[in-house]
Amino acid sequence: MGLEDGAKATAEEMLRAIAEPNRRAILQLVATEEMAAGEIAARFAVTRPAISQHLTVLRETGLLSERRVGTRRLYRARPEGLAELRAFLASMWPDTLERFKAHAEAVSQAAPAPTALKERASTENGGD
Amino acid sequence: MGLEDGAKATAEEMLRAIAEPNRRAILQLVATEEMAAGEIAARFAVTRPAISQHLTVLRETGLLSERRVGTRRLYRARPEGLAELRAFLASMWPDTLERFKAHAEAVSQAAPAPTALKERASTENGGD
DNA sequence: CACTTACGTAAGTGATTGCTAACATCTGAT
DNA sequence: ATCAGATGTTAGCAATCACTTACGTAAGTG
Repeated sequence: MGLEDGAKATAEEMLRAIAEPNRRAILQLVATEEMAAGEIAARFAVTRPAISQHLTVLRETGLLSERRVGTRRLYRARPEGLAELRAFLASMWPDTLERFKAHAEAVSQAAPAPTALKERASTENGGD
Repeated sequence: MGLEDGAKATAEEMLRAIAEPNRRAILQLVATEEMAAGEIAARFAVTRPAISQHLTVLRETGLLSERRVGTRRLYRARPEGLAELRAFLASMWPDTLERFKAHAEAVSQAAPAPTALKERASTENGGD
């Protein structure tokens, strides 16, 4: 109805996918080892079809890979998808923290020591 | 309603917040400098109340900070919230995935795993 | 072939979401 | 106090979501 989205929104689908608690739990469950759909569903309170739909969502967003063996379908987290997601977040906010610190320095030069800039390692982790 | 710098928002709320395209756009808009609510709304196709609600969501999740001056409310992205979100993602998927990826590439030929990766042999599988 | 196992798919439902329009609140100036 | 500007808040609605039940599909076994 409104304007068009413009973005194909692969990143958006990923974000919406991991915004679901059950889907995040699934991702963690198959993070290091592949697991059959039924076995995954057995560890949740919801029914198997619900898990199946979650698996479909995760697979279509590239966060999960599927492998068929016999009548089973083995799922496993796809590191590439997760890396893509983190890359998107990193590109969205390149170094906002650093810029904020620079800005804070600029406006706080009213009272504190004017001795250059001081290290501010007490903030939250700045890694990654 | 008291609202100070108290990030009591869960990671899920943050994820759901940034899953919204308009909210992500707002975050990018006020990433480096603060902006009034009306001015933010003026850059979107939706109405001001809609933007106001988005601002409330972002503020309550700790992704945005508010500052009142006169009749205006100036918003700005909160780097601490963004860092918290990225820290959550990092903790959710440790480097295990990257190591697994490298491992998968290594064994994609034929070489067996140097480390025992098979431990959870719940259902029988033709370990081929 | 029938029968079972394992899984996806379709249809329907209650809850949530994002939006708009109208109303309320707060601030500063006349 | 009265007015005007800027913003938050409420009520209501269409769309989406996550879930369940029932059915369909595919692979293995007798």
